[in-house]
Amino acid sequence: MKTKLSESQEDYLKHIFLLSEKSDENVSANALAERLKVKPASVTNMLKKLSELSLIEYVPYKGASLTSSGELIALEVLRHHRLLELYLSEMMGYSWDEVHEEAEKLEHVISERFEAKMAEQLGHPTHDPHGDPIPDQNLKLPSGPAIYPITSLKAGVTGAITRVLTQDKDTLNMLTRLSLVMNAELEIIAQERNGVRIRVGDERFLIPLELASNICISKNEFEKTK
Amino acid sequence: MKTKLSESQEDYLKHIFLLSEKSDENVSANALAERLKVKPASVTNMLKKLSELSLIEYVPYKGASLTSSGELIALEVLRHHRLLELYLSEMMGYSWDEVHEEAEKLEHVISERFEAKMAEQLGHPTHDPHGDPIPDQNLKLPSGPAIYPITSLKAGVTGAITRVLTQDKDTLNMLTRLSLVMNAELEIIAQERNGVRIRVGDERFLIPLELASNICISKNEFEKTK
DNA sequence: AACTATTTTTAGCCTTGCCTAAATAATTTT
DNA sequence: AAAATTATTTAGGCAAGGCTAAAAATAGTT
Ligand SMILES: [Mn+2]
Ligand SMILES: [Mn+2]
Ligand SMILES: [Mn+2]
Ligand SMILES: [Mn+2]
Repeated sequence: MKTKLSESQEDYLKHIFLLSEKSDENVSANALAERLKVKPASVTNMLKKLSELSLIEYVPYKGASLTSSGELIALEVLRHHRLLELYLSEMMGYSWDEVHEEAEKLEHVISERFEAKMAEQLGHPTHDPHGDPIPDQNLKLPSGPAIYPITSLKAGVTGAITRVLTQDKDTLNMLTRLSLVMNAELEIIAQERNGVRIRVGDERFLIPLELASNICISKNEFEKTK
Repeated sequence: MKTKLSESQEDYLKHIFLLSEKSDENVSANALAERLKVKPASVTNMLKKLSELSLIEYVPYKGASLTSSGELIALEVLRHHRLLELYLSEMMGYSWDEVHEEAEKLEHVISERFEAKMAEQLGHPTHDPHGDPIPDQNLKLPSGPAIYPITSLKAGVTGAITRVLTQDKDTLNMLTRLSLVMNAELEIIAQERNGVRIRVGDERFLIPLELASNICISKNEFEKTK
């Protein structure tokens, strides 16, 4: 790994990693194009270059996957991103719907010194403001307690929100208004065709399916032992 | 001022500003090329573009100067840079020889929100770790007490270091080793052909001319009233 | 005033990362 | 299995921001 990568290259690797995490299969040019807001032809171009650099394995028409050195770079960028999000949130008074945008640009620009200083000041945290895991200094992802999207849980289950799988500003803002914030306690009232009915404090909501699938909780103790 | 400028464009404007500050004349292509570590031909190219955008006034063979809108952008970048330097120094434990490099990249990337948060946390400071003035929210440069390069002062004058006109890492590190840091008290012992002889605490140094011309002090009270 | 040396500009090229349009491969439907 | 649809790649271009080499303007010297 000789020369520093461009911002674009880093973003390609990061998003290949994130897409691989979800689907487990090779990442398609189309999926990447959509994520990166770029045309598929541009993706093909870049995949060839990254493949040339041995950062991905790329078989034309079959999609791409990270090599181990590509994965390290993706994890490094991810560590920057998530540390930045938490730093902005904890040390600079940003709310969780504001951090992503700023971190998206800063992640490519900060030094290793800056990364280390943030980690130190934050007490080497394991999760960002959305509950996303932060790779440690050795780029190992932390293994936390099991978490479940609320779409997958039975009525009666209670737990605290520990991860939200969206970075969309307006969605996050909406969740805040509904008190659906990190660590908020909620109860599954019922799974229905149009969504998940839940209780948060005294309030009840019917969360549309697509949104609900992005909200994850860790189940409460007495539930777990059952 | 429609669309956001590129990092390069911002750096050109910033350095045109800084060079204008020193010499008062139009900034030459050569001087800019040297500053920006770029060939003069590249500078000519960019000057034409910036001129097209009405950010500079450019007469071929005569150099360039900022228009008022160009100057505003330069001051904005400068504010970012100097706030960042101070933030890194005060809040993140960087030393004054480390801040410049990091700020150089971050200055183009942070949001106005980030700028405002830094200013707030730092108590709306007026000077960065090298004593360089920080433009305020309205991009006005603060007017401080008079400062003098130690090359311009008579023997016997004492004062505190209030500005250092270099960003060179190794030079700054050297100054630190000599206790020639911000606010350090020093006395001019003599102006000599090879430099300025000074006293700092119990120590005496002969500071080479070129270095000495970058060290500025504000004279002590009893000197001023004399 | 004529040379000489230095600056600056012009012209042409390169790389990066994106685009569109057209061609080709893969997948799905009938 | 053929046809139709969708996904992907190829080919050709474009804008930014560098570069080199050559031409032209300016400044300095005799
Ligand atoms: Mn990014
Ligand atoms: Mn996040
Ligand atoms: Mn810069
Ligand atoms: Mn400074």
